[in-house]
Amino acid sequence: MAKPKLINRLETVTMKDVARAANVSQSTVSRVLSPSTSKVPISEATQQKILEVVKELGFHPNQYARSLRGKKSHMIGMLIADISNPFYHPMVRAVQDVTSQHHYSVMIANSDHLREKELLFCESVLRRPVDGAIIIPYHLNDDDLQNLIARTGMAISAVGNHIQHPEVDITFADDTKASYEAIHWLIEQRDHRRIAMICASHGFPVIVRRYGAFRRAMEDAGLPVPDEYVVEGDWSVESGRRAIKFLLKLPVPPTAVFAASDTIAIGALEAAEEMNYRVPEDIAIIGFDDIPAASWVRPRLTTVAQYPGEMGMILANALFERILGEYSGSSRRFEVPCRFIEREST
Amino acid sequence: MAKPKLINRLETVTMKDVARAANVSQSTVSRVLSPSTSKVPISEATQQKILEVVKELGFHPNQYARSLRGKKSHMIGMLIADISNPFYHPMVRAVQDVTSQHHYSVMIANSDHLREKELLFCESVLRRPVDGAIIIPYHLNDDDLQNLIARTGMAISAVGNHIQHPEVDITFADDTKASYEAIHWLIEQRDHRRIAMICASHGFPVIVRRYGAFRRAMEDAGLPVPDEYVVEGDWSVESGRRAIKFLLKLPVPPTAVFAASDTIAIGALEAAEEMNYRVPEDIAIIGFDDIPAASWVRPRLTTVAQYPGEMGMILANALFERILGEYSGSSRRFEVPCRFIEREST
DNA sequence: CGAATGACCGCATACGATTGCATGTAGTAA
DNA sequence: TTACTACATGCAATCGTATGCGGTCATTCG
Repeated sequence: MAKPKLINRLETVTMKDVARAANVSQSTVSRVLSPSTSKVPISEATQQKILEVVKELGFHPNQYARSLRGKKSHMIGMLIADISNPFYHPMVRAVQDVTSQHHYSVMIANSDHLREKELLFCESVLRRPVDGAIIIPYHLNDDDLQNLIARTGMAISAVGNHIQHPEVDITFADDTKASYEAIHWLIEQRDHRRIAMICASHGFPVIVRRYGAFRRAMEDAGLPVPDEYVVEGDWSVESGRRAIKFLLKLPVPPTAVFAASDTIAIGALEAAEEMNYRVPEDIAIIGFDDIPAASWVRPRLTTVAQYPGEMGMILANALFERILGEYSGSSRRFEVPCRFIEREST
Repeated sequence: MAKPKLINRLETVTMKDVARAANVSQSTVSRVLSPSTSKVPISEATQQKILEVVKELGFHPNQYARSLRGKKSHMIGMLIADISNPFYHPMVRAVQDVTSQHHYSVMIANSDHLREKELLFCESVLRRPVDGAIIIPYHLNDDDLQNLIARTGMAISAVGNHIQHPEVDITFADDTKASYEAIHWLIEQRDHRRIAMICASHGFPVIVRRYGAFRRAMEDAGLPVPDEYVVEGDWSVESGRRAIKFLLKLPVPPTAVFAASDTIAIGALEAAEEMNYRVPEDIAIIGFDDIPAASWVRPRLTTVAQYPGEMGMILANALFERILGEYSGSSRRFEVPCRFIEREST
C-alpha cells in the first residue's frame, strides 16, 4: 500500500455519492445503513452492493445530519464537579463503559462546584440536545432539570438525594447515617470528646447532610462543638492542610477530625505529620469516600467508603433504559450503601 | 413564580419562531445571533427586539443544524488511555479548561491502550465530525491520523514523539534521557548493580523508549540485565504488586526496580512492604510521572516528574490555534522537560 | 385474464440553521 | 433629476440524512 500523500484533503463522501456509485437512490442507502429504523425491505443484492460501495468509498454517516433529521444525537452529557478529584474517576469510567457499549459518545464538563458552570453545562446540552445527561449537581435544582427535560425531552440521571424530580433517576448514599456512625464510633470506641470537622461549602447538600449528622452525633453524646471546630475547606488536599494547621494551633485543639472527603483528610494527614503530630496518637483523622490513595498513605486512612463505580453503572444503565424507551415511569431512587472502613488513622 | 408542571413537554422553539414573533425574517435572526460570522449590518433596533424575543421564548440555537450548515461543530474529541490513571487528570483538566474558554465542548473516550478502541474513537470523531482532537496514541500511527485529517480537515494535537505527521502538533517529554539518567543515578549514586524494570507492553512507543534507555544505561555501566529482571505489567497498581512479588522471589533478586509509572511503583511499594522488605534498604523503587500520590505514600516515591497539566495546556492551545485558523503551518513539536525527583524510596 | 397483493425502490420534503444574492430605501454627489 | 452608495432586510438554496408516500414490477388468486 502506498504511503498516502499527506497534504491532500479528500472530498467528504455523502450518501448521495454512495447512491450514485451503487446506482440506487439516496433513500435506499439510508435504509440499508439503518435497517433498525426503516420498515421498508431492501433486497439482499442491493444491500450487498451498497455495503461494498460504502466500504470502498470509506463513507461515514454524518451524525449532525442524522441528529437534525432523526432527533437522536447518540450522545450523552456528563457533568461532574472536578475531574481532578479521584472520587469521580470510577464513576466517569463506569459511565463511559456503559455508554460505549451502546455506541454512544459522552460529552463531559466540570462544574468546579459553581452554579454558573452548572448552568453553562445545561445550556450546552440544551443547544446540542443530547439524548441524556448524567449529572452530579451541587446547585442545580428540580426546576433547572425540569427546564432541560421540558425543552429537549432528554433523560437525566443524577447523584444525590436532594434531587426530587419525578422523572430523574438518582443514586444516593446514606451519608447522613454513615457520618453519624463514624462520629459515634470515634466517641464510643476511641473515646474522643473534642472532635472537629473540615467541611466544604455549607451550601452543598452533601455538606448539609454530613455536617448535620456530625452535629447530631455530637449532641446526642452531649459533646460541645465550638465554632472554631468547624472549618470550611473546598475539597482540595491543600484545603485539608490549611484546615488542620488552623485546628492544631487552637488553644484547645481537637483530638479527632472528621474530614468531608479523603482528599481533605490526606492533606490533613500530611500537614499534621509536618507539624510533628502523630496520627492517630495526637490527632485522629477520618475521611470520606475511600479513594485508592486512602490505603496508600501512612497511616492508612480510616474512612467511609462510597462506591462511585457502582453508582456510575447504575446511573448509566438507568439513563439508557430511558433513552432506549425501556423504562419511562417515574423517578427511581437507588441507594448505594456506604461502608465504614477502619484503618490506622484513628 | 409558579412551580412548573413537571409533565409538560415544551415545543422546541426554532429561529423561525423567533423570527415570527419579532416580525423579521429568519435570516435576520441568524445574523443577529452570530454577528461574528455575518458581515451584514443589522439595525440596533431590530437587534434589541430580536434579543428580547430570544430571551422571552428561551430560544437556543440547535448546534446540529449549525454544524451541518456551517461546517463547525464547536466540539473537540479527546482520546486518553484510561481515565483511571491519575497521570491523565491534569491533562484532561487543562484541556477542558482551554476548551471551555473557547466555548467548545469536549467529547472524551478511553482507549484502554487497545488499538481497537483507538480506531473506534477515530470512527466516532469521523462520523460526527469534530473540529479537532487531542489524542494520546499508543497504537495509532501517522497513516491513521492522515485518514482523519484528510476526510474531515480536523486539527489534531497528540502526545508522543513517535507521531511524525506533518500537520499534527505534539508535545513530548524526553523520557529516554530522563530514564537513562534515573538508572545512571541508581548505579552511580546508590551503587546498585542488580536493577530490574517493570514495563507495560513492549508494543507501546513509550515503553520502547524507557526500556531502551534502561538497557543502554545498564550496558554503558557494564551491568547485565537478566531476562527475568524485565517484567511486563499493564500500568496498573495491581500489576506492580504482581511484578515485585515475582522479582523478590527470584533466587537472586534485584536491589532496585525501575517502574514505568508511579501507579506500578506504588503497587510495588505496597507489596514489598507486605512481604516485609524495607524500602529502600532492601529494595529501592523508582517510579515515573510524579502523580500526586507519589508524595503521599511512605516512603515517598522517588520518581521522574512529568507535567501533564502543562502538556494539556500546550496541546489545547496549539489545537485551537489551528481550529481558529491562527496557525496552519507544519507540525510543531513542544518538548516538556522531565525532572528527576529524589525522595525516600531510593 | 384482470385485479389484487406484496416486495422493492425513488421522489420529494423536512430537520434548523447559514449565507450569497437580490431587493428596497434613504442619503449623497454629480 | 439621475446615478450611485451604503445600509438594512428578505428570499431561497444548501448542508447530509430520514421517511411518508407513491410507483413499478412480478406474482398470485379468483
